[in-house]
Amino acid sequence: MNKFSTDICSKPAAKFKALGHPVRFWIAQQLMESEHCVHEFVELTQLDFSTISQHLSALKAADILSTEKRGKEIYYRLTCPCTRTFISCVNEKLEKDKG
Amino acid sequence: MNKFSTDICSKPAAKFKALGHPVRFWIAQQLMESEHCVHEFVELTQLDFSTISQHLSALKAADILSTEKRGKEIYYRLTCPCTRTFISCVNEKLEKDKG
DNA sequence: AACTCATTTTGTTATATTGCCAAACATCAA
DNA sequence: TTGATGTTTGGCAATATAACAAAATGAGTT
Repeated sequence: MNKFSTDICSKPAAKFKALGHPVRFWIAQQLMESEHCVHEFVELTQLDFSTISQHLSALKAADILSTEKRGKEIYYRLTCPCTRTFISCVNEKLEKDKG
Repeated sequence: MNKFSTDICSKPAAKFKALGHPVRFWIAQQLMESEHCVHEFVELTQLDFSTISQHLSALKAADILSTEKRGKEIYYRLTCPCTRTFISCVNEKLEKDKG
């Protein structure tokens, strides 16, 4: 057991925090299958462009997402496969507990 | 792509949110190795007993932790192995990005 | 250069949450 | 009953938050 240190634990915790909001979780989940761009998220959430953009920024700041510009659009994707794995597991468990 | 629904996404997001605090992340991390009980966390964080207890409750409510009572003490452990896997991955990535 | 399109940033507001402690309460064992 | 181990409640101040609107950015096009 290590002594607790805010310095050390803040960064990793921030990654979880980033995914700890319904909209941001949903975004990450959509990106499990394939990359998408901002306006797609806007359509499916009915939220403001700027709101979605901020959620995406939060996820990017936490290094959950990466971006690539192609043509006029910016495509978002998951940075690390382990995110997908964990999301899958969380979903499976919730599904199991339901029934 | 599915339409966003707060109902559906709130529960899984709550799991992430639970781990989105430095102290709670640290607790989960300590439990990767082996189970522990409350007073151990109190010692190493210098936080109040009740504060730690509340953090533990939050993690338990999110089904991140399970408990078992043995003798006078209550032992906490990670509920699901996938949590350990994901934490490991997060830590490794942060370690890599540092250097 | 001017014009669009896609997205980001800024400003703001209101709301909700949060983390923490202290004190009271609960449980169990000896 | 006493002591040890946790939990719950009450309260508060601080912080964070999400969201929108509007302005700004940047890249590609004409």
